[in-house]
Amino acid sequence: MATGRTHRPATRSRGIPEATVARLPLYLRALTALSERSVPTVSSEELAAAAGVNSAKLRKDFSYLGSYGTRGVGYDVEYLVYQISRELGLTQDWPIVMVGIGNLGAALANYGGFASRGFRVAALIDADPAMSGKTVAGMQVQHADDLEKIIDENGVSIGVIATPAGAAQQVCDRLVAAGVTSILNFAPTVLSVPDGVDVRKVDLSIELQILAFHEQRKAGESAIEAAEGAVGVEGPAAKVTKPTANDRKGPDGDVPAVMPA
Amino acid sequence: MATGRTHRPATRSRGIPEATVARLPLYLRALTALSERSVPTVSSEELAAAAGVNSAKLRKDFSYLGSYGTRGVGYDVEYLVYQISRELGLTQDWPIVMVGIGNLGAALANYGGFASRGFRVAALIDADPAMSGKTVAGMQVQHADDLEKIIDENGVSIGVIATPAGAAQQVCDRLVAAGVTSILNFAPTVLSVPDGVDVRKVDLSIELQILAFHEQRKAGESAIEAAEGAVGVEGPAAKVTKPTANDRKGPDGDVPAVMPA
DNA sequence: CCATCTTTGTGCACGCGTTCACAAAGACAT
DNA sequence: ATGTCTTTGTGAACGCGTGCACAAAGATGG
Repeated sequence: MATGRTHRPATRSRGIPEATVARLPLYLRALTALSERSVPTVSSEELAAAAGVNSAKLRKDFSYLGSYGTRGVGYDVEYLVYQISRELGLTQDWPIVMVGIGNLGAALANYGGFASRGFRVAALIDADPAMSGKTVAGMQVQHADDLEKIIDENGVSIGVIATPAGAAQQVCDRLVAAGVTSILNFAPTVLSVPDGVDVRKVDLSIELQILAFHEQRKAGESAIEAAEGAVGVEGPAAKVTKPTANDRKGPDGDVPAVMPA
Repeated sequence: MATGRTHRPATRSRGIPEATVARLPLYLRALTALSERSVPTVSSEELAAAAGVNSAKLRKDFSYLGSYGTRGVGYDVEYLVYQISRELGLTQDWPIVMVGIGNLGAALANYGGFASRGFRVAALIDADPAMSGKTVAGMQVQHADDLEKIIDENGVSIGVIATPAGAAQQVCDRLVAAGVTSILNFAPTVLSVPDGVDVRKVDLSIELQILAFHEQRKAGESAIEAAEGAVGVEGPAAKVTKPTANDRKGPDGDVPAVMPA
């Protein structure tokens, strides 16, 4: 296995736990809202409520950054906004490229949440020649042929992939080869990247499936004896015509143990 | 007769860890791809590689579902597809409503990943009267006034919120009041919901900020690394270097104690 | 200056998730 | 049938994240 172990190595050499890093943007958003309302200070309790977390967790998170609070008073909002922004690296400008300007890509390009915080869409890239030159979100879409040049000229280190699944790995490889070291992947596929490259993925379908699981569980609790798998899915499910229930006792709706040959 | 498969459900199906549930869709996708290529069986090692996880983790995940593998052979692809689909509740139809048909909402409506797995977009809803009646993704957008009626008539229990942040909580409240018990939130805000309602959030801005953090760290470390010697970079084959990230002490002398008045 | 009150920062314990390592189970060849 | 080989399923150890509970720190009032 040459390219085997490529998952995020949990590089936590700088003491801040990954879970904390993931919450910092949440705190930052709540703090920004307070700042816009000119609130001078905020207690861990108030801020935690605004961010939807436990106050002890919030205090511990902040403790990784340093002692920025004042006992008996709370945290200075402006100061904390600055500290978190700096810690997250948002005090600098991050040019990003977006590859794959389909429905989703175009929506992302129009999404204001990017530009609002240090991120700047440097280029929109698509492989379809018909897209080249079209204007999306006020920018001209460029052809994928120029990907390497665009990344180099703009000093891009963060790429967003919104292509179909089939093209994602190829695009990813080119991005990485061109110098991109962080990738936000919207394509429903697992990307493999070399060490040192971070990948985060956003998968709409997966989120829905997780919700469906819990939804089913909730439904099953109220009506245990309700219908089982009504009509099956394709293929194998249809084969399960006769239960021939072996053992598998399933008070909660467990099903036939029909192992296809 | 009996094929001698006397597997015991040692663990209750209730007890599936959340982390495992979150990975099931990943396995399902990999298995579906194998199924389409008519691959009959797959080992935990192969499937784990395809899903981008550790093989031991995959086996443990599957063990929560039951003993569906055959030692010495692996897992029957079709059978496993069915079992995971059933566990996730994808063998039934899930009507969903999408509220907020802006750029993002429209893109989501067009996204094929929903319909592909048991999810059916029952209605597109927007508060803007100018949107009502417009056709998006082959459906007519309906006005928010009819939200409760739509949910009731279609038996919707899953809602997707893609409104601006300011409207999200209000929409959420109405969805919940109308009977929705699972919400996928794309609005950059913290939703508060009563017990029994599941909320998952997808926040594009947050994902980018997390990437920026790691990106900044990489940029800062490469400078230190150059002067100090390789740290954290994976060695050739043997573990020559001893991580022991215990002795990290303040190389963080860059904290300007500028407390704004 | 002292007492009191508020809120932070954190030591500690606990539970969950991950990973290792191996015995058990079954396929397959002889 | 017996032995060998492959792969699963899982016990156990470990590390991370979370939340409790409290001492320390500083503000505030008298």
